[in-house]
Amino acid sequence: MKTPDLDPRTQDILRQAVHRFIAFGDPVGSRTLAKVNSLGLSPATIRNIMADLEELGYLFQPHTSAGRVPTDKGYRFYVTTVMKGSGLSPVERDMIGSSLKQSEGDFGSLMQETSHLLASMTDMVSFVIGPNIQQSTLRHVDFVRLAPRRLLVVLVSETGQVVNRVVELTEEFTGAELERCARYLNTEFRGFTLAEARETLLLKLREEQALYDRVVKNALTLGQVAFAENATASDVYLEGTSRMLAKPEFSSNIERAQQLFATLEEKNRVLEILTACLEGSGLQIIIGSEAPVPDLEGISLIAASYRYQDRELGSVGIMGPTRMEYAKFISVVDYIARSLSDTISQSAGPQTMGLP
Amino acid sequence: MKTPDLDPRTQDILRQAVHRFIAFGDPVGSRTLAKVNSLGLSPATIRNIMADLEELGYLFQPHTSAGRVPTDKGYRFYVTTVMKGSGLSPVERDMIGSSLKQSEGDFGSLMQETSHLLASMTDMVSFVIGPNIQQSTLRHVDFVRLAPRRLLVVLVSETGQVVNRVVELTEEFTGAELERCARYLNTEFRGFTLAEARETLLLKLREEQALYDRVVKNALTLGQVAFAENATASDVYLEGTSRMLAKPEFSSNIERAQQLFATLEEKNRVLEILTACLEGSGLQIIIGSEAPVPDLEGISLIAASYRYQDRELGSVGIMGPTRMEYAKFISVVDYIARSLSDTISQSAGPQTMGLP
DNA sequence: CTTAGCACTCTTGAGCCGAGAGTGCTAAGA
DNA sequence: TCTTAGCACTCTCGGCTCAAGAGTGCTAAG
Repeated sequence: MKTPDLDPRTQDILRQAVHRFIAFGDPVGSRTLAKVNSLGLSPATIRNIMADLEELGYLFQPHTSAGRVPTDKGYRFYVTTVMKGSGLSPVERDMIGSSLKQSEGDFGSLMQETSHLLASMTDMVSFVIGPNIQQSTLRHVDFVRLAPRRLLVVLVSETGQVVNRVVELTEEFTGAELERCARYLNTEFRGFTLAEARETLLLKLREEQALYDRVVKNALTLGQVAFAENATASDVYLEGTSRMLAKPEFSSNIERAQQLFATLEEKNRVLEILTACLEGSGLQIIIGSEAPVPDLEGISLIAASYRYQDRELGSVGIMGPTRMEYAKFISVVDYIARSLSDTISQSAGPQTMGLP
Repeated sequence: MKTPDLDPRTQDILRQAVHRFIAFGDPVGSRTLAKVNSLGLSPATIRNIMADLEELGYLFQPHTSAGRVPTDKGYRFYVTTVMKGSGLSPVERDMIGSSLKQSEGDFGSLMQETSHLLASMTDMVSFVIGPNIQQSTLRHVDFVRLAPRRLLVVLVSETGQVVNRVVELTEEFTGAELERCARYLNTEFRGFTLAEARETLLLKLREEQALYDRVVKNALTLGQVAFAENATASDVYLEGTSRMLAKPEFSSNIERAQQLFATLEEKNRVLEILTACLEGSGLQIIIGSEAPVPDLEGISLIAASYRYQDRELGSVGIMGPTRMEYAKFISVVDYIARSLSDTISQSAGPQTMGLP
C-alpha cells in the first residue's frame, strides 16, 4: 500500500502512464511512453519497469500485446502523489460564484444549481446530498390542517431548507389551536436542531405532566409528531446521468450501464451508497474497488462536504468512470463545495436579526 | 388515413402482422404469418396482400428480404381497431388500489407512487404531470420570513399539493404583519384558483386604492407576489428511464439512447413536450411521428388525465418504443388514472368541513 | 383470385488473414 | 549491474469471403 518502495524513476513512469491513459483512454505501451518521457529512456527499459509495476499491482494489461492500464491502486497512487491540483481559472471561479449567488436564498434551487454546475463543468454525474433535516436547526414550524386528523407540517431550517410532511393525528385539533401551538413551538424551540428539540420536548412532557396549560401541552404533543425521527431523510440531487452513456467505458457495455442507471434512479439507494462511502469529512476521493459497496465497481467518486458555521450539512461531488481527470475535477469539487458553504452562510446570516 | 378501404381480410393480415411484431420484435414474413393465420392462406397470397399494405403505408421492410415491420400508421390502425383492451386481472386492480390508498393524503408521495406503479407494471418509462399550481384552488397560504425582505411562501391546494416559493419583497414586513396578511388571504381567497385570486386581488387593489386599512392593503400586495404567475409550473415525476436501455430498440443504438436520456433528464423539456402532445383530454395514444415534436421519433405515448371533481388536474402515462403492448398498457394507464382521481377526491373530500 | 415454383436479394455469423502494436526474452554494451 | 537493441511471439482489430437462411417479386398454372 505504501509508495516508498518505488524509486523515483519508477514513480515517474507510473505517473506518466496513468496521466496518459486518463488523457487518451487507450492502453499505453512502452514505446509511446519512451517518446514522451523526459528522462531519455529506451522502450525496453520502460518495459522492464512497467513489468515490475504490473507485478506490484499498479498496472495491468487487458491482454498480452496491448499496452497497460492503471489499476485502482495505480489511480490511487497517481491521485495521492500528483495532487498539486490544476487550479481553476479566474473565469471558472467567477462563473461558479455568480451561478450560486443567483440562487441565494432559495435552498432548493441552490442545491439544484450546484448539481448543475458540477455536472456541466466535469461532464460527469454530479450529486448533491442535502442536509439531514434531523440535524438542521429550526427556524420555523407551521401547521396546516388538511383534514380533521391530518396535518401538513412545514419545517424551515435556519439555512432556508424547507421540508413538508403529512402526519396523522390521534385527536382532532382546531385551526386556532394549531396556530397557538405553532407559535409556542416557534418561540421555544427556535435554534434547536430537530433532534434536540425532540429530546427537550419529551423531557418537558414528562416533567410537567398535567401542570401546564392546555396550549403548552398540545404544543408539546404536536411537536413530537412534527419533529418525529422518521422525517424524510436527506434528499439527493443528481444530474448528468445521461452523460455516462457517452463514456466509452459504458457505451460498449450496455448491461453494465443499465445496471448503473437502475441504481442511480433509486435515490434512496444512491443516498445509502454515498453515505456509506463518504463517512469522513472534507475532500474525499474514492476509487473503484476502494468503495465499501460493490455497486461502484469501475467508478470513482470525488466528494467534498459543505458546511454552515461549524456544522457539516452534506456533501457534493461527482462520480464517473475511474478514468477521469482527477487533478482538474478535484479542484472543481473542492471549490464548488467552498462556494456553496459561503453562499449558504450569506443567505442564512441576515435572519438572526429580529423576528417578532 | 381512413381504414374503410381495407377489406376485412387485409385488415386481418395487418392486425396479425402488427400483433406478432409487437410480441416477438423481429420483422414478420409471409411464411410465418401463413402458418399462424386462421384463414388458411398460402404465403404467396399473404405476400401479395402485404405488398399492398406496404404500398398503402401500413408496413415497410427494413431491407429487401427481411420481413415487414409496422409503420406508425400501421400501429395506429392496430390500436384503433383492436382497442378491445385486454382488461386487468382483479389481482392487478387490487394492487393498484391498495398501493395508491397507502399514499392517500400526501400529495407528493401519491404522485410518486403512481409513477412507480406505472413503470413497474409496464416496464416502460412512466410520467406523472402534477397539477398546474395556477389552476389549483387555494386551501391555505402561509408566509415565513427568511430575511427582512425575503419571504418563503407556502401554498397548499385543496387537493393537498404543497408548493414552496421564495420571493423578494420591496419593503420589509414584520412577522406579525405577515401573520395578519396570511389570515386575511386565507379567509378571503380560500377556494379560489390562484389565477382567479390574483385577478380579484388586482381588482380590489385598484378599487380601494387608499381607502382600506393597512392590513388589507399589505395583504393584497403580498398576495400579489405570492400568487404570481411565474410560480413554479407543474412538476413532473419520471421513473423507469433505465428500463429503456434494456429495450432492443435502444440498446443497439447508443447515441439515440443518449439523446433520449439527455432529454428526459431535463424535466422542463419533458413537460414542454408532454403538454404539447397531450392537448386533448381523456385517454390519448400518440404513436411516433404523430407527435408534434421531433424528439419523440420512434417513441409512443399512452396517457390519460386525472381529475378532481370536474377539473382536469394533470396527466399520467407511459412512454416507450413504438413497439409496445398497446392493448395491455392502455388498460393499465386508463385504470391507474381513474384510481388516482378517486384517491385524490377521497383525500380532498373531508377537508370541506369547518376550518375555524 | 389464389397458389406453386423459382430466381434473386440481402443479412448474419463464422472463419480466415494480414497489419499493427506491444510484449518478453536474450544477448550485447556501458 | 543496469541499459539497450534485436527478435520472435501473441493478441486484437478490421476487412474479406462464404454459405446458410429468410424473405421477396414475378410468372405461370390451377
